[in-house]
Amino acid sequence: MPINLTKKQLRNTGKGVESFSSVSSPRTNSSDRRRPGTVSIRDVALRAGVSIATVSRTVNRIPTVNPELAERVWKAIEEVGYLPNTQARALVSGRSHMLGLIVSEITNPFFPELIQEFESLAVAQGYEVLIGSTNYDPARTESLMRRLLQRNVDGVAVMTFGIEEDLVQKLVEREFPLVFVDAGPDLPNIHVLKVDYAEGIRQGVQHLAALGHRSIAFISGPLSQRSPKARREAFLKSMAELGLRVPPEHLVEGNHTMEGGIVAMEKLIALDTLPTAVMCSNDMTAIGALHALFRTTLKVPEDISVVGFDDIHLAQFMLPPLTTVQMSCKALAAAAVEALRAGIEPDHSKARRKEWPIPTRLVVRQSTAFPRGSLPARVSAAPGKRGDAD
Amino acid sequence: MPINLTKKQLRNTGKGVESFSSVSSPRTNSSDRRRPGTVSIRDVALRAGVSIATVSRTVNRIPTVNPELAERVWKAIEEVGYLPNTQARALVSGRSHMLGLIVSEITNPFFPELIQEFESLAVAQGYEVLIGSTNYDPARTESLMRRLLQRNVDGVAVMTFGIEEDLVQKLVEREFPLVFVDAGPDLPNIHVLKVDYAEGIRQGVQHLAALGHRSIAFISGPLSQRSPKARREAFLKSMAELGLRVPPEHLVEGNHTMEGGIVAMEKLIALDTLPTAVMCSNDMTAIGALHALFRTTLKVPEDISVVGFDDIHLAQFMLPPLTTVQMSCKALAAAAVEALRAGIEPDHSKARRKEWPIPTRLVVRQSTAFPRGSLPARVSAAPGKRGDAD
DNA sequence: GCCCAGATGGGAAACGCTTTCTAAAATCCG
DNA sequence: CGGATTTTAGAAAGCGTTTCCCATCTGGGC
Repeated sequence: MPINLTKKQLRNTGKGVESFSSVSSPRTNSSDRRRPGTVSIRDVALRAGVSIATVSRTVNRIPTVNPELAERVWKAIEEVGYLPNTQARALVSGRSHMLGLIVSEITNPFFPELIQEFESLAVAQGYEVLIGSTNYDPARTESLMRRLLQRNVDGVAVMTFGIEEDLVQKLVEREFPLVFVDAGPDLPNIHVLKVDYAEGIRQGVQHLAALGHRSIAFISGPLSQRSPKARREAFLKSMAELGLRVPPEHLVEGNHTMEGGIVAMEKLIALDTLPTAVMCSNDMTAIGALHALFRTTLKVPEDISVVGFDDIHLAQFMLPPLTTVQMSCKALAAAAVEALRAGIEPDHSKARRKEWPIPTRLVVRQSTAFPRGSLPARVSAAPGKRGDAD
Repeated sequence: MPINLTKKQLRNTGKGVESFSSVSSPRTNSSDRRRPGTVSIRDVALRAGVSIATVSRTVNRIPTVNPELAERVWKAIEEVGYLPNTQARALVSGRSHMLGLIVSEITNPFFPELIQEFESLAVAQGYEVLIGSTNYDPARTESLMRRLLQRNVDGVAVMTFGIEEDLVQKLVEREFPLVFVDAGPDLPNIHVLKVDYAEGIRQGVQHLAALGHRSIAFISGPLSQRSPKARREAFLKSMAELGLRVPPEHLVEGNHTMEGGIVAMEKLIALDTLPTAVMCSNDMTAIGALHALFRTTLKVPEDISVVGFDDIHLAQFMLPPLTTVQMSCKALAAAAVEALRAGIEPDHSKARRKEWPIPTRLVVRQSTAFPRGSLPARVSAAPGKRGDAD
């Protein structure tokens, strides 16, 4: 064992390690087929004249190392430019410190905002994030999930809908930490972010009603998915609470994209009884609706009010600035990261919580106003040409 | 060493393993602190009654395995639900099959489009992507780079600007595959995507000039960065070619965000000599400019023409649809992935190329038109109140 | 002076895989 | 039919860490 000997010798030189300071290149180490320039814990150990165990302990700040020794090790680390290899760490510790984040559509501006929040929180906790966009394709979701598992992520936040049940089943058996939005099986280590659609949407409906609107349409998202359905339900419930009728032609299905919003709005415009206000299942839809309206002679908000959902950054820059229901992506991201940590780190404080409420609230901007022909205080009873549909 | 013995025994059971086939749960294996439900190559080997080496060879499709045996192994893999552990693979092979992608701002819609392209190409080649957004902060860039290195990514595409030179230097020593946009050191394994700003921007300027514009302003990006500077240079050059003067007050600096575009446009609006057309360094800036104009009585394109750069998806949905210079993010992503592969996979075909041209071209939509008071065929000499400033 | 704790650091196993080396079986050839 | 050659599969050596266990050293109490 010549290496061993060398090490012993090195150690016995004690403090005389400085004599090696002139050795500038760390690549003069043992191994063969390693990528050149890679520095391993062994190089540090050699340089500092200690064992790799000590280096490891120093790096992980385990208190049983002599401070003096530790300092020598840190110096050596600095000198050789050592970066611990995360893969090896993951292999031995069983934890990769990577989280998966699955979103439905990265090109929908809501998600980059969410991703950014999620990522910065995760990084602050020492996690890396693997991002996947499913584009609403269940097959993609599944292959994505498989890839994430193979990469040994410590947990996955599924910020989308329509995941295969049996895949979940498999993961559940492993007690694999998962986070869903809106709904998920009630099983150990499955956390659910419960978005309070009802509250925000009720605020929206009541805001419109208070302005004098009675005929309010709703452009939904793809109804094959849970969250869009939940949003529509919330709308219908709020309308019913106020005793407002929603004729079926005022419920049109979009697809949460701008194009979908345009098409849906055009359908509404073509109706005989144009609603005086439109609520949309998300902001992109609302933006599409604004565009469709802009191409006609109808003015927003004078002729028709529009309300969005999400409160993406873009919303406030619309013309007019969009009144919308805010679903804080900060809150969403924070809850997701916390929930995953709870599942991953055994002694994490909030480990027992299973459901995480996400509040929503209306943000009033300038895309909503009194319907034409009615004023707020003095309710002029005369219905305009597209007045009260009740 | 009782543990050691146990292991040896397990291994020595050798071929007599078929007797274990009835053991249905894969979690009855040796290890202690492994996450429950994790299946390793050893479980497959036990199940199939072969050595782990054979399983490995089967999985990697190495042709020296007896087809009959291979089939048995595949069956066992299926039965126990084996997924190779990527970390372990990476550790031994030295290649992680992960790529880093650094963008400047994930909330700028151009980048999600780019990310999506990049990711799908990378995945098709068997790579995972780690995404990082720098938000124009060099410190963030550096820590991001460090994180990526620690994760052992096989290469990084830096689709942003302002990376620390000395960090690059360190990587270059390792012959670490890197891709930059516009400019980068001419060193082995550093690839550069050369965007042909000149062509697209010239087309834009000539389009405006052909319509009769003589007074064209330019809203740039942050001039501390290379790419925005390059775009501005290209604009100035194209103007000079046509003999058109650009007064300094017609060159205003934005920051590649919508807010920046609004502020910049407001500066232009406040001028005595309003330009008849504005070119913008990117689409978000142009969108901001449109918004600023919309708040005034000025009409686009009747009173002022606006041209963007990037051709993000949103551009065609603007009101009016935005005339813009297209920089194909498909081309950008494809070149980046190819370049990285060239640096990573020794026998990759295009390994020798160092610079990758990215074409740009004008896409004419409806935000550009004749300047007020001038018509294309019959040039009415009478200048309007904000006519030709030349 | 001796024995026993209590620190503290090193040796070595283990994580799951790839790959080389080696040995056994199968094939060929004279 | 025996020896040489070719398949083919297993054993084992890592990859870069962490961590358990044990050895050494120090100091204190008798």
